[in-house]
Order: sequence, then C-alpha cells, then structure tokens
Amino acid sequence: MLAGVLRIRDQALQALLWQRARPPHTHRWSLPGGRLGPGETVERSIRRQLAEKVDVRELTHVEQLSVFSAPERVPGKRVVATAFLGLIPCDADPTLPEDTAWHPVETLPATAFDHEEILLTARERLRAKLSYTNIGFALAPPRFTVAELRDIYSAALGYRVSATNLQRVLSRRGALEATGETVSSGPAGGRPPALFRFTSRDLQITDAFAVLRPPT
Amino acid sequence: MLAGVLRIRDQALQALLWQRARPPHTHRWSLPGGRLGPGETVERSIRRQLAEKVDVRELTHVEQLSVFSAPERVPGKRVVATAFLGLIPCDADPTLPEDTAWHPVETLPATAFDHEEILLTARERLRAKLSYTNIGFALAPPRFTVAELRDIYSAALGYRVSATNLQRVLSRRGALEATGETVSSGPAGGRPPALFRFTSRDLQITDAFAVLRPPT
DNA sequence: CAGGGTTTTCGTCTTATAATCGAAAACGTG
DNA sequence: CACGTTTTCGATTATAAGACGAAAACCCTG
Repeated sequence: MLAGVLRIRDQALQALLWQRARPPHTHRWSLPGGRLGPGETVERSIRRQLAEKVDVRELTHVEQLSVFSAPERVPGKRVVATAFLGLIPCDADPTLPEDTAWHPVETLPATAFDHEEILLTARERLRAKLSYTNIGFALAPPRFTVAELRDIYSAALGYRVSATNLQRVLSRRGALEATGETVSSGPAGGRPPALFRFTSRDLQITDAFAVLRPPT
Repeated sequence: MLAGVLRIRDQALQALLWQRARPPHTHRWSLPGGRLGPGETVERSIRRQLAEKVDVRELTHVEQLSVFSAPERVPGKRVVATAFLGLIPCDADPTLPEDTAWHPVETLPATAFDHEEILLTARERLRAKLSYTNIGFALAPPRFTVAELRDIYSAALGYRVSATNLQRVLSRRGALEATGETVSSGPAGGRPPALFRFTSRDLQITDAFAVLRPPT
C-alpha cells in the first residue's frame, strides 16, 4: 500500500516523498506506505501508515487510485501495491521526519520503482475530479478568497483559470458559499475580498456532468 | 480478485454469477475470480480467470473497480479482493459451465460475501462512464441501429433515453459513425434504419466534460 | 482629502452543448 | 395507392460555461 499525498504550496502541486536509506534504490525517493494490518480496511490502514511513519494526520481526502501489479515493478520479488490519492489543505503544515520532504510534481527527483507513474496517476485523478466534483475543499483552507482559490486551482490544473468563472461555476453547483466576512485588501490596495468556504467537506459529484439524463 | 461481468440482454443489465457448491455460503451466488499468478498483472490475471473458469473470452472492456477490504467480508479469514468491471457485447453468447448463469442486476439472487455491493459498484461505474466516455462500444454489437443502441443505453442506465439525443450526442463527440448500410424495416413497416458503429473500440473520455478549461 | 491605481465583484453578452419538438423521408400493408 | 409506422433530420428551446467590461471598494500619493 502506497499513498500519493498531494498539496498546493508556492503556486505548485507538491508530493510527499521520503528518501530511501537502504537498497534497493538507495537515495531515491519513495512514496510513503506500509502493510495492511489485521482488522482494518485499506483506507484506514493507509491513514494509519501516514500518521505513524510521516506524522501526517491532516488528510482531508483519501481515495483509492489503482492497483499496480507489473511483475517486475519491484525487482526481484513480487509486490502488488494498492495506491491511494491523499490530499491535505494548503494551510496544514505537518512536521515531517528528517528523510521526508515535499517535491513539486513538475520537477520530481529520481524516484524509486514505479512511484513516478503512481504520482502522475494521482495528479490526473485530482485534475479530473476538480472538473466534476467539489474536491477543491480538500486542498483549500477552511476560508479563502476567490483569488486564493483561483491560485489553488491553477496550480493543481497546471494552467491559469479565471477567478470569475471559477466563482460562478462552483457557486452555481452549490459547492461554494460566502461567509459574509471580508479581509482587508493587500499593500497595493484594491477592493477588500470576501471570504468563501465550501458548503461540504465530503466529496460530491456534480449532477450536471451526467449527460443523457432521464426525461423530465 | 473478482470480476463483475456485465452485459445487456432482454432489455436488462445482467451479471455473470456462479453458484457455490461448498461452504461458506453454499448455494449462494458468487462473482467469478481467482488468485494472481506469477508474472502477470492483475488485468491479465482476471482475463485468464474468466477464460479458464467460466470460458468467457469476449471481454470488450476490463477495468479496475476497487479494492474491497472490510475485515469480515469473508467470515473467519482475511481476504482482500481486487474487483474488476468487465463488459461483453450483447451479441456474444459464451457457453457457460453448469453452475454459472446470468442474472439481472435488478433482481439478484442471494449473493455470497459482499458480492452484491461489488456488483452495484460495477453498475454505478458503468452508468457514470456511459455519460462521459464512448464505453457503449463494449456493450453494443459491431454494427447496430440507433433504436438498438437506445435500448442498450436504456437498459444499462435504468431509464428510457431519447434515440434522437443519443444519436446526436454520440455523433457530435465523434464516437459514432454511419456505416452507409441499412437494414430492412420490421414487420410493422417503417423507414429502414441505418447501421452505425463506434469509431473506436478503445475507451475515450469526452473532453467536453472537463470544465474550467484553459483560456483560449 | 481629492485623484489615480488596484483588486474584486457582478451583470451582460456570447458560445457551446444538450433536450425538445415536429416535419419529412422511406418503408410495409391492406 | 392511401395509411400507419419507424426512422431521420432540421429547427427551436434550455442550460451551463466562457469572455468581457463596468462598477464597487479599497490604498497610496501628492
């Protein structure tokens, strides 16, 4: 079991990796993970691994990605990995162990085994779900301005999105709501932005993406 | 490893099940499956299991569904299952073993373990993908009329869809093309329908379902 | 404290795609 | 050959997203 844990920081999508101290693939960077224990589901187990091994407890979303089973993905012995996508909000800052660090997915260091492929799969899953779910709640802080949310979406998707459209699309879907609060404007002045929040912290799929609807 | 194999027949979505002869859950119906062999991926393995155990070789689509890992899903011992969605076209008619049969997903018999949950997950996956992919190719025969395709989609989705919209939506996406042939009209007369086919037999995702597009 | 620059916000317009409707085409049957 | 039937296709309507610009609300400078 492995987890591709992603977050947004410094306008970039980052992944959590630890550097291997022992063979095989010494010094290369690995995804955190571990073995399934008795009496737990794989979802509970991967959360436990992340809490115990890299002290990450802020996961706002965890979902299964895929089973990776290429025969020689780990040279020498047969290892089948159940991979997960994990997300933590950009305001969370877990204290990481020495050998662990965040790396931008755009500029990954040398990774062990097929962990780069797993991370790219995780990124694609995240990007797809940003389109048709409210999964942004898992990346954003509890409250945020539209400009901050635009930066989060832009970094995750890899291209600039329009703050206007983002606001309107998410509001229309009922995913976003205004808190009524505003924050003071920045050093350059400008109208003070309003604070928003996601209406739900559970994954919800937009029904508008279902085409071929039942007749009314 | 287990497979929820689905097809359309008699205007209904059917699942392939075999009746258990031995405990636990004797006489209840199970999904086909088996153990991963050395040197094969889980996808190759599940295709091999289906070919060897229930003689099904007509799979037009196979994809991972989910890992099912509830601790007591198999009473007594720990069994983690990687579940798959498999599809076969409605014109295929594999010869099944004695203890194996098709059952409408709407009226499932008593199933073993969590296999009903797995089948419902498979059905939801299929229904979702009918909306935003060309996955209909895996259920339909090589060539078909629009009315036949409407019946296939209606049975899979669980509600009547409009033949007009189905034709236009799939054509607009470039998923459907006319063969130029027509078939003679039925006993009640009527204009002889044209034959269509899917342009691709590989899964393709509609780009139109991606919202928050990059700026032009 | 007035004016200019800045950022946010919101309404309007345009575009894209799907749903609905109805007429015309093309066949069998009596 | 008129009639019912089914398919096909164009026209219209509905819905949602993208683009654009004006107005709002702030800061800073002179």
